[in-house]
Amino acid sequence: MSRTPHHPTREQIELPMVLDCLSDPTRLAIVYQLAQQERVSSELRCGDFNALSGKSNLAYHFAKLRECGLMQTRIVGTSRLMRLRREDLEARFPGLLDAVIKSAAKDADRLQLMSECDVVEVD
Amino acid sequence: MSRTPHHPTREQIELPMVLDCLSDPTRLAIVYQLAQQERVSSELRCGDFNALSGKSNLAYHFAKLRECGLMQTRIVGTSRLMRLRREDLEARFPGLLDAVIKSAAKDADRLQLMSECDVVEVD
DNA sequence: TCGATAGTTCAATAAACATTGAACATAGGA
DNA sequence: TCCTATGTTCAATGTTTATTGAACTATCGA
Repeated sequence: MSRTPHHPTREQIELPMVLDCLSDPTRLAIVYQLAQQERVSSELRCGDFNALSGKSNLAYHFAKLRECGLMQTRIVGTSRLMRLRREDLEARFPGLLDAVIKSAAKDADRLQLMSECDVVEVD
Repeated sequence: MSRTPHHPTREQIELPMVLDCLSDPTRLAIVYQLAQQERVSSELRCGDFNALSGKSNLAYHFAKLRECGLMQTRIVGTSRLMRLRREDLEARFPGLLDAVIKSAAKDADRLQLMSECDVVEVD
C-alpha cells in the first residue's frame, strides 16, 4: 500500500477522462455527495459511501476519481479523507463541475444519489 | 433502414448517458464541430466528419449521439443533416453543454478536434 | 500484543465498448 | 434503368469496464 495515492497535477487533468468518470452513476453519486458536503466540512471518509456499493467496488471507483483528477485523498490514521479538487477543476474547465452537479441535483430522483441522512457525521 | 432514426424525448435525456457520450474523443470532436458550425448553418452532413474516422465507425458514434439525445438527424435526399439539440439540453441540464464545449475549446490542441478548414462548406 | 476497524489489491467473471470491413439500403443523376 | 454517392447494419475482433469475494496492509485502542 503506497503511502500517498497518486494524483495528477492540475495540467494533467484531461476532459475526456473527467467526463468518463462522471458518467458512471456510482461515481456521480460520490462526487455529488462530496459537493453537498462542501458546505459543511469539504471532506468525507470512504466509509461514508458504504450505502452506494461494496467496499472493494468503492475502492475501485475512488481510484478512478483520483486518477482523473476529480478528487484528492488524504490519509489520516486508518481513514482516508476525500475532497473534490474544485479549484483545479475550475481552473481547467470553468463552470463544468458546477453544471454537472446542478444537473445531478435536478435529476436527484432519477439518479440513485444517497439521501442526505445516509451520510452520518462523526462528532 | 428506418425512415426516421429514433430520438429520445427531452424528458428521456439522461445525464450519465450524455456524459458518457461526451467522454469519447471522437464523439466530443463531432459535438464540438457541430457547435462551431452553429454560427453558420447549425447543420452538418455525416460526410463532413470523414476526417475523424471510417464511415461505419462514424455511423456507430452518430447512433450513440442520437440515442443519448445530444443530436438530431434529419434525412434529406441521400444525406443526413445533423444538429445539436441545444434547446433540449439547455432545458434539461442548464449550462452543461456550453461548459463542455468551452472546455474542449480550451484544450483544442490536446483533443484531436478537426481544424476549421477540414469542414468544407457546400455552396 | 491481540483484535477490531478501515481500505486496498488481486484474480476472476461477465458485460459493454470501439473498431474494422463487407454487405446492404436509399436516393439522385446520366 | 443502371451507376454512383451517402450512410447504415451486421458480424467478428480485441479491449476496457464494473462487480464480486478473498486475501492483504496498516492503524488504533484495549
